[in-house]
Amino acid sequence: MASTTEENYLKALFNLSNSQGEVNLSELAHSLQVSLPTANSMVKSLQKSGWVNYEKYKPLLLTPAGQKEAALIIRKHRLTEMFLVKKMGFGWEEVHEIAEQVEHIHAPKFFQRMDEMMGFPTIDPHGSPIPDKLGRIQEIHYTPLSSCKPGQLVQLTALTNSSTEFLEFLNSRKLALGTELRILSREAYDSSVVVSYEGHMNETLSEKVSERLLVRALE
Amino acid sequence: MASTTEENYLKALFNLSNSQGEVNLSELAHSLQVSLPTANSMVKSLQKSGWVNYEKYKPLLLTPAGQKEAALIIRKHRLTEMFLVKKMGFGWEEVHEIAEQVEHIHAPKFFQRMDEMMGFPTIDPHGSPIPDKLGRIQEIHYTPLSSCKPGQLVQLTALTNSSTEFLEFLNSRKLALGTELRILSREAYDSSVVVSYEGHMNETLSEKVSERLLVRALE
DNA sequence: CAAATTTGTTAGAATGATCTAACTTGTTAC
DNA sequence: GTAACAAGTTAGATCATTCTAACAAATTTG
Ligand SMILES: [Mn+2]
Ligand SMILES: [Mn+2]
Ligand SMILES: [Mn+2]
Ligand SMILES: [Mn+2]
Repeated sequence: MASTTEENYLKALFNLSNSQGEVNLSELAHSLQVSLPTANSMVKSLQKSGWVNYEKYKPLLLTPAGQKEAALIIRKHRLTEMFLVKKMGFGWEEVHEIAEQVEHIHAPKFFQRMDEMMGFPTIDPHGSPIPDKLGRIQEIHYTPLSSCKPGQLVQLTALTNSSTEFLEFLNSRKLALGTELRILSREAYDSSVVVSYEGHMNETLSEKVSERLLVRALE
Repeated sequence: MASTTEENYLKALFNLSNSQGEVNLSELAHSLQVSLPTANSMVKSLQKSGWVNYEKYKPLLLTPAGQKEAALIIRKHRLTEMFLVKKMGFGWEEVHEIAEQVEHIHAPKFFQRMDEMMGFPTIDPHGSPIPDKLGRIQEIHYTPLSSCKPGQLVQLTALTNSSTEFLEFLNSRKLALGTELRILSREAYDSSVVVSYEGHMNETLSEKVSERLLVRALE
């Protein structure tokens, strides 16, 4: 059984993997805030457990077993975040840190009950999909707000970044998942986008913000 | 900050301490299922952190700081158990193992919300008191059923043992906290007690059982 | 009280997770 | 295509947590 440390490595590998499923050691080390040799030695040990394919100087690859293991931890993380928001009244900006700890609890019944109480949700409070019990993830392809056309009506459905600071920024502008946005214009110079939505007639969103907002076209 | 391991040692020391607050190393080692040298070395390290008073060959003593630390972990444990029963529908026999893990989560807001959602309970699902936010425990003195007199009407209010097996035994007899029991007789030979309660006219409880049931006299 | 038993201690080792320093391999930029 | 730089590896150490084996102190028992 994976230790808490190993589980955090698996999760990081999963989240960092590119289209070919590859991860660089430095990205892994940076993401977990450990030194390169630390990450290197842990990767070797994950290989011994059959979760990572590792060859000297080559990019890291999760094995299918490693992918499943990671997805099941991410499942616990996202179920927890949703439970904290839907059943315990937390804000979406408060739940990640707590879920980071709760995800390591070994108690299938606990997460099963959360799931049941919420009616088996498929997305977390930030719009990310919740892997199923077998570790399968439904891939969703949303459009970044930054690549939408003026005039379009869209609905905010997910985020590419869920840092507390970003979520607090969205709170301050009353932007939440489900908010319907009309794209009024786009500034060519700095790629900022002007939108209107309930209670906000002329809100300017910087490129940094609009590329982190994933939307679904409504019209 | 205490590690999970240290927290479990503090909790064990707290729970094992006798009327003078003393604990023997062997009891500690046995209770945590570690060897004597392991417990010995951990106790020395807890002393360095200021949580234990330790002198060679003397019984162990928690310092006031250690007592508070322990009580606050026990608070998280018992709040969690109550939350699992009251808000998530678990049986009292299912919650200890989960709480044993959840108690180590560092997220004051999380336990604060549990507390609020339950209306600030003062006992856990097994009748044990929940320490307050300052680590103070309200001492309650209940009577074991084994020392009650025939004829008495009493109410089951707590347990001295909360093992899954014992709780499942109580479930099988439909005995729960709050159950009112009439003591019909007591067998001098083996100290067993015969009681009646809703749906059970003549239930014989062995000494082993009746000394683990804590009651409050109703008449 | 002395022997037997229980309880506690020390020494020495292993494992997991981490670090810094030094080195090697791979990649990028003239 | 070499020099500079980035990325990855190895060596060697530390700290936490655990163990077994050997020994010492304290307690119980006849
Ligand atoms: Mn999260
Ligand atoms: Mn985590
Ligand atoms: Mn418990
Ligand atoms: Mn615990």
